[in-house]
Amino acid sequence: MAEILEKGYDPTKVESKWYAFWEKGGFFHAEDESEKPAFCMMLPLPNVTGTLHVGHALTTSIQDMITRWHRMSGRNALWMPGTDHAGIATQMVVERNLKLQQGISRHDLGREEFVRRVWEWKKEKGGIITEQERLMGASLDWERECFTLDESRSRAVREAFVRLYEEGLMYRDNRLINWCPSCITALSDLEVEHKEGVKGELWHFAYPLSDGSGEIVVATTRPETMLGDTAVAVHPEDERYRHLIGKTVRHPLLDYEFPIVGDAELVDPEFGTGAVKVTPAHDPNDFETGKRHDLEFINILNPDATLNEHCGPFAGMERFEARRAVKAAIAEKGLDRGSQDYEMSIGHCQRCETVVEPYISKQWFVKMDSLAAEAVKAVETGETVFVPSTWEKTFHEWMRNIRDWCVSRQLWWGHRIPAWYCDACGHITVAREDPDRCEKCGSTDIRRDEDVLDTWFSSGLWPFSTLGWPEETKALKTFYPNSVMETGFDIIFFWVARMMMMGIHFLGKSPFHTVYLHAMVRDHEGRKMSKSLGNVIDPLDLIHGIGKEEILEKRQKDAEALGILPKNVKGIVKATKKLFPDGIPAAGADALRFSLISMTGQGRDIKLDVKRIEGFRFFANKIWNASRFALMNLEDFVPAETIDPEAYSLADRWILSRLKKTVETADEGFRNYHFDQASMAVYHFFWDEFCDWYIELVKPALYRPERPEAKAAARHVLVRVLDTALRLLHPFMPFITEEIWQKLPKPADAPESIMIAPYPKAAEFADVLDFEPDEKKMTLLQSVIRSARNIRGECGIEPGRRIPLVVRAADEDDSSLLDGQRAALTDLARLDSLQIVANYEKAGPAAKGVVTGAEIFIPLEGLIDIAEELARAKGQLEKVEKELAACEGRLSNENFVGRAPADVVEKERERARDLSEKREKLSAHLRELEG
RNA sequence: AGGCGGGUAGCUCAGUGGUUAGAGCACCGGCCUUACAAGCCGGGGGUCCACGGUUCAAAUCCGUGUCCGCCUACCA
Repeated sequence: MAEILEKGYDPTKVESKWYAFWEKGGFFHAEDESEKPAFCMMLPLPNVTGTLHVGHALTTSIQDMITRWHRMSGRNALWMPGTDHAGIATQMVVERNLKLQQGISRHDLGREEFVRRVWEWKKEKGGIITEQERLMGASLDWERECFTLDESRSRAVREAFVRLYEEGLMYRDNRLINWCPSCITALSDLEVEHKEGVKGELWHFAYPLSDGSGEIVVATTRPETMLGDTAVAVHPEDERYRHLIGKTVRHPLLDYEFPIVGDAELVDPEFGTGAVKVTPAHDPNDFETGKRHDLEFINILNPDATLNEHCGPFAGMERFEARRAVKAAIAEKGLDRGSQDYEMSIGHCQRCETVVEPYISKQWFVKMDSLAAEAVKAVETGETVFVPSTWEKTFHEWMRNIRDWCVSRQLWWGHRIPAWYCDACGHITVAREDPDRCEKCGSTDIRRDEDVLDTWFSSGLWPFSTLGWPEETKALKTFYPNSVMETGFDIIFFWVARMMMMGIHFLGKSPFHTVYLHAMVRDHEGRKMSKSLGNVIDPLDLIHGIGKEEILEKRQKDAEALGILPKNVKGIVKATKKLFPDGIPAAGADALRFSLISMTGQGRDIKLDVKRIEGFRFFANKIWNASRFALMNLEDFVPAETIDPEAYSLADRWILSRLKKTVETADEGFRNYHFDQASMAVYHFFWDEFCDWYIELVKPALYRPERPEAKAAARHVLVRVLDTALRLLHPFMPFITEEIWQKLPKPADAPESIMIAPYPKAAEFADVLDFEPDEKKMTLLQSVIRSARNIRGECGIEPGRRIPLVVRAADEDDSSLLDGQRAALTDLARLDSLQIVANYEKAGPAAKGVVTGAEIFIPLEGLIDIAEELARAKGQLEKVEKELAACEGRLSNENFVGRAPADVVEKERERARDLSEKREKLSAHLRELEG
């Protein structure tokens, strides 16, 4: 006995209900460590940094969808949550808050207290993530995961560090690195964002030669660095300067001399004056030059980028202030040689946007060449493939040019570097367990490295550190490597590449077979979602909806919690008000998922428009209502084992044939990671074919059947199509499909949940293989109905008014076909009389429609104005004539007829015949109307 | 500087050689027709960035240019 769905679909109610059921039923916790799953992926849960946005919802949706598809397709499939540590962003938020609310820095608090506060902050934020994950269909006890992983994860990090050190791949060196003076830490190359087109000036000034014989003019965009200059370089073959090589110049502000050197590598004689000031301690090129010429390295900066004691009178100045001061001092000495506007790119800290400085300091590095080579090999051999494959090129590009990775950070929150320094002998002890003495000289006077590791170092271990590595755990054996890694392409280098390098290095296998990279979710203007722009959309707001007042309040609170400056908070609120003047309507998790997935086909950006999600919210509603219709008509329905194919109507056969094709398309879409195609195929099948045509066509058979078998067959097909469609839709819209599917009449041995019901496959449709010709028959029926509706619409006949219709079919078969569809024609075109004739003896003027295979007539009497009909028919004739002309043009082209494939030519001929027939009929019709 | 992606309806995007280029939203006209007005029926709207080439046939393939976006990069 079918249970009827209630009127009005409420996603919130449905979604929370089924989430609870799945969790209780243990459907999410299928991890069986004894058996290697056919498909497995791990879900990286977002770090708790507050950067919660639709991108996370996209990742979760895709991941959950893929897993559901696999599982329904009979594969043992699962995905597991795995959290990583929050990195630099977390502590920056805490640090900003400290500064803003208490006016203190982390250094005022001390390491221990600061770390404690970061931890507190993380705990507080945990709840948000949990709810989001749940609604996207995820499964986990997030907090349990987050707070128990710390110890084991740390162990893995330490093991990895020590091994790399022992293998000589982890080393410590004094080098020029990227330094953020605001975060007061080193950064890796990837953490520096180069902003292009920054306006600046190229400033020229002169160094006087020591012997007083003249001067040499150099150019710079960073005047203050001249305080650390230790050479001037010229091209060795440059006639202008060759004679100066070997001479010295005198520093005009600080009292020292340095040489003029010849360096073909550094100097481009065409650029500027052809002479380059060399600041080995503050410029990467100059650093190399300094090493080549054995120059002095003078560090002029303190860690906070104020000038240090090497700068004489400028000591203590802030760097940009010093820039002005240096220029003024040089001008005063009469050495200023003017400047020109200059555009350049300047490196900024990815997190705080401060201009980074090249800075000499001692840091830990990971040697990349061998690790990178292995990862490249994995991709070349196909051990790991990228989807879409275009990313492989990008991946290789980066891997080939990779430089050693600076992994130490002068921060406090993170995995601390396991290295101890001995002051007595200078030896470095790197160990798995905390040592109490120097391993070389035995001195107990050792101190641990203060620094922590780059977040991405531990993240790079994620695919196996979450599984218990370095222990040979069962989980590790079972679940490593994963099937698919699903993430955004923005972290392909940060994360994906590093996971691959680390995984291959430590476990000998790439951590996943497939890397599926999805597009980035951006706002409706295509901007990156960013808290400082106020355009971040919280997926929960899309799911539950949010009022216009609430959203402003929420944004303000969020911004404040993140330590954003008050004036910027104001801007965020303003932007929010403009973007969401009416708040956001509730769409439900199903609609959100469906829209995100349907947009995955887009190249690199998904411009998220709330309007689009609303469209899919309507789709969910459509599913609900269509199901309501079906269930209302399935009372007392007992699923029959078999149905006599003779009992099927044209509509039945047609919809089954269409359904079969949709199943094939969906299957293909899933296999090829074309989720947009799969989802849209089902969408159009459901709405355009099932709802708009089949349901309308089946009504006569249900309400006033001519034969009982027809009704039985119709109900059988109705339930079959709906059941199949729901299973097709389930990976895209898990909640609503479960709710409806549960109420469907099913055999007693049906699975407990749709999520373990089989995913539809073409083999289910062996019985409808020969239904395909019915699609063509259906096309005739549809075009007759459309044509009648078109005439009604264009001639302004009220939809409620029933009209007479005469149809003249092209041949006997079509005629009897249409005769068998009287009920459908009468209902869908709203007729009061229907004549199907071989020859129409008109009693008076009639409106006429011409379709392939039939002519239809609506007697004008009292319905249509002759002038209107004349205009309408003329328009149609024009269209047909235009097409015919193009068609005949092609056919009269010898080259086309001679060279195009025979079937294409034949098609064209057929079309020409059809069109000229139409033209004849329409012209005759016009003549009649006119005459 | 190099690499990559894109330019299709008012907006957001599908469409990798073959009828008349599609969808959603927006728009216009008409309907509360017993699943659904969160809906139904009908309609208007495009020089597929530009130019050139290949081809019987180009939005689609090739070349050049142009605009936009992203990524990578040590030009003072």
